[in-house]
Order: sequence, then C-alpha cells, then structure tokens
Amino acid sequence: MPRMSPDEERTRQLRQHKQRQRDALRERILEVSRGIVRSEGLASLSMRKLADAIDYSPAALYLHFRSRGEIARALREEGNAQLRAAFAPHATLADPAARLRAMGRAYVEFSMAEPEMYRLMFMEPADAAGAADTAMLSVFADAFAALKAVAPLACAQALWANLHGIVALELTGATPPATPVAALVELSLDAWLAAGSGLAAGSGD
Amino acid sequence: MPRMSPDEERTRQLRQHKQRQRDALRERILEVSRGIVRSEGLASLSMRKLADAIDYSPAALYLHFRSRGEIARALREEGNAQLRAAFAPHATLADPAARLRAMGRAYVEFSMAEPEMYRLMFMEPADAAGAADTAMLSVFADAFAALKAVAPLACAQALWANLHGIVALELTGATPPATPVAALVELSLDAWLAAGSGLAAGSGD
DNA sequence: GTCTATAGTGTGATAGAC
DNA sequence: GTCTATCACACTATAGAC
Repeated sequence: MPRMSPDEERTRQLRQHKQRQRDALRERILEVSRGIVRSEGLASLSMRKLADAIDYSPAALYLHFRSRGEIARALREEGNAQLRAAFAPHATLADPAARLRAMGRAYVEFSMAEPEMYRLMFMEPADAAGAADTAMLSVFADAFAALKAVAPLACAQALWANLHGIVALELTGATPPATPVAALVELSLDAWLAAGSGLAAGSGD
Repeated sequence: MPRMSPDEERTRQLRQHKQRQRDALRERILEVSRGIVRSEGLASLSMRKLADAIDYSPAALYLHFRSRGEIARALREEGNAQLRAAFAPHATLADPAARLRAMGRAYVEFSMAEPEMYRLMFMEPADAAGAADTAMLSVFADAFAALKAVAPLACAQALWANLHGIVALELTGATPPATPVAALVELSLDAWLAAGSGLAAGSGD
C-alpha cells in the first residue's frame, strides 16, 4: 500500500464520499421504483412520478440510469434474485419428485405474493433484458433427469409452462375463479409427477 | 303487413339505405382495426391511425363506437368466435382423450397462427370485456368427465393453463427456444392423458 | 353525420443555465 | 450535479361549424 500525503488522503476521502452519495441516490431511485412497480405495476412507473417521489427533477434520473427501460431491467434482476432465494431452501431435497413439488409451489407462491413483480419478470415483452432465469429451468431439468425422464429439459419447460399458465390466467383475470390456484397447482404437479405418467414417453428435447 | 303510400315507401327505402351505409362503415372500421391489431398488436391501434386508414376524422369513429375499448371488445368477440370455429370439427370425436388432444392442438395452432389476436383475447387485462370463453372450458371438462376424472372442471382448467403457459411464454419471448412449441404440447397432452396419470387423484373442483 | 380544431393529459428524453 | 424549461410526440375524447 503506497504512502499518501495528507493532501492525497483528503481528496481520496472526498472521492469516496461522492461515490457513496451517488450510490445512495441510485439505490434510492431503485427503492422508490420498486415500491411503485410492486403496488401499481410497471406501466405506472413514469419518470415524472419517480422524480416527484424522490424530490429531484426528471433530468436527474438520467444521470443514474440511461433510460426507463434500464430501471425496469434492474428491478427485473432483483426479482430474479428474489425468486432464486425462494428456491434455495428446496433445491437440496434428495427426492427429485419432492424437490419439483416444493419448487413448483414456491414458484407459484412467489407469483401470488408479488404479482406485479411476476408480471414484470415473465409477462412483459422480453426486450433486451435477456430471457428469464435459465437457472430455474436447469434445476427443474436436473430433477426430471433424476426421475429418468426421456426428455428432462422439455419436461422442465412444460412443467414451467403449466405453472406459468396457472399464474398468468389468474393475474389477467381471464380465468373464472372456479378452482383455487393452489388446487390447480397440486393437480398439475400430480399430472407431471404421478408414477406411470408420460415421464418415459417424452418427445423432443 | 300494412299498406304504405308511395311517400311512406320512399322514406322507408331511404332509411334502409342510411342504415346500410351506417352498418357498412361500422364494418369497415372493424375490418381495418382487425388488420392493425393482427399485424401490429392492440397497443398500436390508435384512433388517429384508424381514422387515417379509413379516410375519416377521428371524431367520426365515436359515432360508431363509444371508445377504443369497445372496438377492442368487438375484436375480442370475433376472436372467440374464430376459436370456437377451430374447435368445432374436433368436438364430435367420440374418444374423449382423442378429443382433448385434437382440441388442445387446435388451440395452440390458433394461437400461433394469430398471435396478436391471442394476446388480445387471453393476455390483456380482463377489463369489462368479461372473462374468456367458458364454452371451451365446458367442452374440456366434459371430456375429462368422460375419462372419469375426479375433478373434471379443475382438470380442464389446469390443462388449459398448461397450454396457455406454453403459448404465453413463447409469445413474450421469456422462454429459451430449446424445445419447439409442438413438442411441449405433445408432452403436456401425454402428461395429462396418459393412462395411470393423476386423473383419479384430482383434488378440488 | 362529418368535419376541423382543439382541449386536456400523458409520455420519455434533452439543452443549456447555474 | 442539479434544475428549469422545453422538445417532440402520443393519446382519447369533445365542441361547434357546416
């Protein structure tokens, strides 16, 4: 570590301070954005509203984010991390079927707890934000492989699609509320994991 | 039928003519709207663009439709009818499993052939337009009942969700294109219709 | 019934002063 | 780095002339 003169030391501290302020404001912007999106949805996140909420001018936002889309992108990444965290406790279950069931339930529970975040992550046009977590798909596929499915990856995608469909129809209100979400989830998990089901008859992959 | 004087007859004909013109314009509006929605999506349907395309002023549109939403609503109804028509040839299949497979495939084929219509019908906030066709659900449920499923309606909803999930993830681009849609559909139909699957173990309904 | 003209409101993003 | 002011646009919907 090189010695510094008192002057050098002082300017270094100043720079660090500035940097901390910058980071703090960026974090504040994300924090408020998160609140707006979670309660009103991405469509309601406007640069003006955001600026008002943090008591800065709209122009100030563009010093920390290139565009509105980049804020959305950051929030989406937060959501992905949140979902991964929700999976973590179940990823270590030894029985692959139990693992799939637990993670499937966790997935849907996340979606119901954070519907607007879920929308942002999986129901918004993909744009440049890169497709959703492949991590989740991998864990699903590994479990199906352990179950000796012929096409583990395809099974993982299809089960994911099943869960997503349940959630998506619920969130858009397209479905009549005849059957509670939890029941649809259990039924679907049964269909995909029941002994003698299509696990050995998969096509493609 | 009451006799009319020649004068009465003439005004009657005039009225009919006017009515036909009215209907024709309304139909024309719908026609152009349909074209815009099918090629660019509902979001791109603006009253200005629509007015330009039919060579009328924006104000004229409001003489035939209360609002933009009402146009969307009419198009949605058209889509529902189109989907019902796509189902019709398969609804009479005697074997319930074959019936479900055929209708499931027809559903997904419709969605891939008319992605923007599908979006409008099933991926747009439900608003006042009333939830999507319950007719489809009924046919699905009937087939599951014929298969002696414990919870036919719940099975129908869950299978629908499965198909919708496949389509929705494809349309938003959230899914990696590892497995073609058709393969996911076959795999899902297998899971739901394989002998020994969860049909007898359903919960809820 | 149809038009022109416009009200009224929203948006994302930027220029230029300080 | 922050602000004010504004550009350039989109939108739905309506008032009032003809």
